[in-house]
Amino acid sequence: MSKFYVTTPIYYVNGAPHIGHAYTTILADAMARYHRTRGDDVYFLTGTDEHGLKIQRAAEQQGISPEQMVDENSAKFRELFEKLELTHDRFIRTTEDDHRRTVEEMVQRMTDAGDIYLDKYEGWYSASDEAYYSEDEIEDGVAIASGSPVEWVEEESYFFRLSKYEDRLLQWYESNPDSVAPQARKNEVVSFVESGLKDLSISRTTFSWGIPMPDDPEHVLYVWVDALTNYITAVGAFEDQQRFDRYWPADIHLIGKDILRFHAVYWPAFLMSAELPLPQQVYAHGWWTVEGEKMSKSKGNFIDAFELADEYDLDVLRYFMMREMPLGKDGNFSKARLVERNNAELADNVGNLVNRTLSMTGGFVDGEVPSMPAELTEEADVELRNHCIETVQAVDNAMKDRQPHRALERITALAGETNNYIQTVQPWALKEKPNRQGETLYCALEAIRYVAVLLSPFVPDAAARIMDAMNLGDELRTLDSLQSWGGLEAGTNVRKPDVLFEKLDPPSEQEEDEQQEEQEQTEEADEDEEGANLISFDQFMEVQMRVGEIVEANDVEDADKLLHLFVDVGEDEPRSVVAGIATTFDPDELVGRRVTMVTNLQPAKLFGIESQAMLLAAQREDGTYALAEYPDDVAPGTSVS
RNA sequence: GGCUACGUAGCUCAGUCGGUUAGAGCGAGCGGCUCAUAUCCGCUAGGUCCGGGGUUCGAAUCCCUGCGUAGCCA
Repeated sequence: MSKFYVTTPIYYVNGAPHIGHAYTTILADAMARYHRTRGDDVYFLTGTDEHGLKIQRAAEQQGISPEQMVDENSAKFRELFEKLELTHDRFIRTTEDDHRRTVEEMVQRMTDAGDIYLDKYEGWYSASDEAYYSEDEIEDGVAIASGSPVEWVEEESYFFRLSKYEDRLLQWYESNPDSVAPQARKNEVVSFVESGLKDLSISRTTFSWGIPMPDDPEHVLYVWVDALTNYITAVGAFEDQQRFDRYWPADIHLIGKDILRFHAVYWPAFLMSAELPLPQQVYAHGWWTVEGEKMSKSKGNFIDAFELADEYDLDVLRYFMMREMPLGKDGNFSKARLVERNNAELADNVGNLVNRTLSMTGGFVDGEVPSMPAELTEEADVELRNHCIETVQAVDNAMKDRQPHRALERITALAGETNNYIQTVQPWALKEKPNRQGETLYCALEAIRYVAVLLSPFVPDAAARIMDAMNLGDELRTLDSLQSWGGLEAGTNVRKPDVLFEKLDPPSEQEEDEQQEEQEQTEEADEDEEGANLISFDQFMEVQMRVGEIVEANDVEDADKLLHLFVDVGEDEPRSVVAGIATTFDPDELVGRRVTMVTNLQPAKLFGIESQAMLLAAQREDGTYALAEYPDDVAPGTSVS
């Protein structure tokens, strides 16, 4: 029996869980479940990272102890994972005792290896970012990247001799092609290490909420030695050798791409120093955008994970996340897309297949699984069986390649092939040939068993409902039972399950419009943030400007700032234009002047008068206006650009 | 600015070592079936494989270059 050890990052407990937390952990869950179905000895770890200055500060601000704060916040993650029905074997917390002991031992080993020394850290430090900046990363006393204030700090700190491991790391990447994935991320890591590694500061004296440095409790360990070590704590490092040997090294550390360097550079170096085996693979997955927009704190478009779990069926959510986003790439969380996939791939394809087949089984053969064809002679039967067998292999390959989206693609394709089979053999037209009718139903049912078993790691609830409806014993729910065709036993009583996948309404146009609007607003906000507020050339070209000759000008009754103009912009009729320049110009002095007009603006009504264009003018500091004018040899209607 | 990817149908993407007529799903149009959740099956339309140059008997694929997008670094 092989083993499979999968980890998620431990999540920092300074905020509410969002879609990203849900995604990583669901992904790990699907992998864990897949390997369990395969019969592997699986260990699936997730948890929370609970130390550090930010937590200490936040607790102080709320007037509670850090312990209380992390208890509350960590609980949110545990509740979420429970709500998502995840099957982790342990939810680890960095504040737990066995973790502290493991970290202490880890530091001891690194010290014994001569890799830890005391020195001074100097630099520009931002307390709110918990980060040091170099001279050229700051300006006017603030960090350019984050805008938070920095101060010059000299701090005693323990350092890890990261520089010593440069060559060994490069060698590891080279001789283990899968060590860091996807390939693009690995390139990044390699080029980072090749550019030279500096020793790493691993302790702080500026806060106390953390694991103290053994033998020097003035110092607490800074995040990485503490956090990363959780991966070995959970499998019994230094305490339960047998268990540790069983599960370590991890088969896959699933991480977000933001923490790649810590997992692909620091962590292996720590392990080398402590003389422990290195993980098989560090896999950096991508980010979700939301309706095409990056999620960010400033935009406030974070999707709260609890809301997500409330809004969608768990199976559908899992299916969508894993089907839509190839592992390692970014994906877009779009409601329209989710509905599309749910309706087309789950409801119409899989759901209806199960429904129609079990319905025929109920109606034609009293809900009893007919006997299997003694020998598969019909071409359609043979083909279907072959597809089933091939799909098992293809799914396994896809999972080995870390491509769950391909696995799902293959599984729904098998459901499609089974629909095709039914259409071809037409069991409903075989009333006169009960034998053949039974055979076709058997083949379809057995194919459905393949689909259900293969789907079970991804959509566990719906898959279980199919298998329950087919009255399958545990031994018929394993990948092993799919190795050879024909496991389904004749005579088993089957029934039609309730609707497996509810069809969803696509988002209405109104909803989409609202989303569109929100998007535009956030885009505008982005531009403001960047301060540039630049538009593209294409956007500029959308504005149509022409030279216009003012042919008539009148005051507007009851509006002392407005004038009603008629402007010749080279068309048959002059345009009616309302312009807010009455404080500067008398109507008489305007007639005959050639000015700049925007001619493709949406018409608007002002004081009951339709304005069909806009006149461009600059406002002086004293509030008066100056017109953008042209000499007489520029004809009305001439385009301005 | 340096490095690394990527750019293929309306949309999302596959395309192995350079090898027949560039594919799939969704969407669109047409036809068929009736067991079924208004489902299922079939057919059709839709391509400057980002532009330009080169290598080759042959290029979506390899090389150079330009443009665009993303990521990492400075």
